Amino acid sequence: MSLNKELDLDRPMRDTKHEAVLNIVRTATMVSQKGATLFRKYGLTEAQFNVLFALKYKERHWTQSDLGRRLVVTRASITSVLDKLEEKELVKRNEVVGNRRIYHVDLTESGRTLLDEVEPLYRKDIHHVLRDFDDKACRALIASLEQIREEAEQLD
Amino acid sequence: MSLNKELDLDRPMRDTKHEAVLNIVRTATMVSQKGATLFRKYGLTEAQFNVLFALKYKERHWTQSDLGRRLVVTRASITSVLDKLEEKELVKRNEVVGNRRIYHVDLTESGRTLLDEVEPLYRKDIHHVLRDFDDKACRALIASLEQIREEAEQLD
DNA sequence: TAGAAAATGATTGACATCTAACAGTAATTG
DNA sequence: CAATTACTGTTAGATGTCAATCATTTTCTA
Repeated sequence: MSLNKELDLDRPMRDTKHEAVLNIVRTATMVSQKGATLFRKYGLTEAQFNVLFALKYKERHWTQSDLGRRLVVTRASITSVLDKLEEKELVKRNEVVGNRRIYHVDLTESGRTLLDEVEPLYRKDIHHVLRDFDDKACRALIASLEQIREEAEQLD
Repeated sequence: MSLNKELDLDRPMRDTKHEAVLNIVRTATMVSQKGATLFRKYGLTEAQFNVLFALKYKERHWTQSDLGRRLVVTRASITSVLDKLEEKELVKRNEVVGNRRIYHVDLTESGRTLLDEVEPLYRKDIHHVLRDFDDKACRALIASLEQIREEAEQLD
């Protein structure tokens, strides 16, 4: 549905670029919320799932800062997310010999088990959401969004 | 930049649809953050700006629930955002005769003045971010995102 | 039409994330 | 090698979100 209808605006938006930006944000919010609903069934927040997911596919050691960079979250947030995940024994902070500032973070057995359960459902949702988009259409969308990020980067 | 590079992934993603979803979320996050940086210069959060903006363009009375619907935020969130805005005397909750449950929310003079100052800068940023997109390209992007929301709606 | 049930509007409390400031550690540099 | 600078992770305080709850209004029904 168009945003004008969806938001039941008193006047339609006249700024197409503004409308595009709002569409991006609103779509992301919606997709995130749907994800969060799925994750909650397994006792996970979106942030917690993202951490587990990232850890599953890494092929070298990752520190908390690495996680923050990959997930676009501040280090402060990573700390608290990892605290929760460690409470539930889904991940483990491992001390690193030779550098006492950092930890290497890894999935535990049960962390991997839980993720293996949730991930297929997550992927199923994603494929449903984009079922009308073939590979070419996906790539076109991705290219547009990359271009937008490129321009956004220059702000400030 | 592609997400694969941007995230410095150990392995490139092989799931184009997944990549598309991550691109949407990441682009939205980035655009929001850029907005937040601007708003903070004027002592506003993103949520607070959005409320002021919505109130400026309404043409009839809006309750807090109306605001929530338009901004896609829960009523609970609106309460605390309005509390902050009222503290700063940028908006006012007006009691409604005949229905003691609801308030009509309006900009104050200084609320309007502040918004009139910030809004042009906000629009300038948006137009910069989408400067490579002509009207047709914007509409194509919007159409794609609408389609995605349509499918996402069916989840749950 | 009175009374109960359902629906609606807003708030509260628990929790998650952010920014900023901090403490500890490592790297750089003169 | 001492002093400075940069980096990592944590904490504190503010804000925003959701689930549950309270208060009021509307709808239903006997």
